[in-house]
Amino acid sequence: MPGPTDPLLAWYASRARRLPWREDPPSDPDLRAYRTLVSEVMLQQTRADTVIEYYTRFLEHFPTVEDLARAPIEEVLKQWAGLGYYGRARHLHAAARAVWARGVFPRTAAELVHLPGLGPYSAGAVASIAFGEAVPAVDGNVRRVVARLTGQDPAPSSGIRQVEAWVRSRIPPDRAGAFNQALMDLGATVCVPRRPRCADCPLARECLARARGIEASVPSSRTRTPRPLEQRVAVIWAKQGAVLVVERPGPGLLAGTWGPPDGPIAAGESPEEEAVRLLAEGFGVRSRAVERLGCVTHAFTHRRWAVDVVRVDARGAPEARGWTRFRFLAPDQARDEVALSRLGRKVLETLEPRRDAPGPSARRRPRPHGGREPGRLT
DNA sequence: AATCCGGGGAG
DNA sequence: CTCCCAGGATT
Repeated sequence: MPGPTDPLLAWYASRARRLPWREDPPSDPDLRAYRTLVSEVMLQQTRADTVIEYYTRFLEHFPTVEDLARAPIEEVLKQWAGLGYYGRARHLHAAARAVWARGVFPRTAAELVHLPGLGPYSAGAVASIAFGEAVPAVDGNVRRVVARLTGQDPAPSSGIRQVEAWVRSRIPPDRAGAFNQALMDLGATVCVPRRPRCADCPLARECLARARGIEASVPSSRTRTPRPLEQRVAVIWAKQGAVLVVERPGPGLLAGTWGPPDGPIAAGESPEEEAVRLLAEGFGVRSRAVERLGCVTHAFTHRRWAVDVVRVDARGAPEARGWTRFRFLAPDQARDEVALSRLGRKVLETLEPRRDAPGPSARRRPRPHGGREPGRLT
């Protein structure tokens, strides 16, 4: 007798997203698990479209769990640079080392969840996709899909458990991986947060939220706390075409990534004054502000930064004080040789605007206190 | 239970 | 622009 979720698997068979980590799963279970692990950690808090290029490049650099385990963390962060949540890269690296030391991949979700960086979702995803274990993998998509199917708004904490129980009771024992991925794909492409496309949904007939006309308002959205805007300054110190970039110390924001040095602007201070002070206190270097190159904004989870970029002139050799390491690199080199954060990239782009960027109006916004045209290296 | 971690897409 | 999305670790 057909189960109520058969239409879902039928839909998935024809409408599954084509994603690199789904192509040609290797017959070696450990290699299969490794690829799944990399993709699932990258997919935490990150959309599939964004992950694709990172995943492909990452596997070219680290084709096996051994390659990743033996690599220095700096190489791993370089491949991760721009993807965000850099703690994930450290955890993934540590997980690879744990698996490598162990000699074989943990085969069950109950064991996988003890690897660094793997929680209930990721452990369930790897176990079901790579090993076929019949366990739930409840991410934000699945949570939303099940909430609508059942017409129940999941509570913030206990809600996940109920969704997991629902999935567990319906998961086909021999199709666990496809079932979990089908739920996720449905949430990503059809059962989307706002204005779900119920006309395209294979489960619309059994959807209770749909029956009650509340599909657009379930699950309820959490109230978000506004993110404070912090004023900061970044310093461009160029010597013969090479720009000072520093490694941001951890733990904390952007730990382990690189970029031109930056710091807060104290109330009442100007970006130029703070830039000079930053070089003096952070690197023991006397400098003078030459020009303001622009202002870049960057949003984190709990705060936003407005970073004024100031080019300075200085002589002599810096000494790293508050920062762990520094180098002088041309912007192109910085992109290739260190883990340049997205913020660091934006700051460097005030110096060398992209040639293929749209017109001047769509680019850098000099904003409120007046900016200037981008400068050139001397 | 609350807070800390980036970045990007849709509207 | 503004809103909105999406797991795990830590305390």
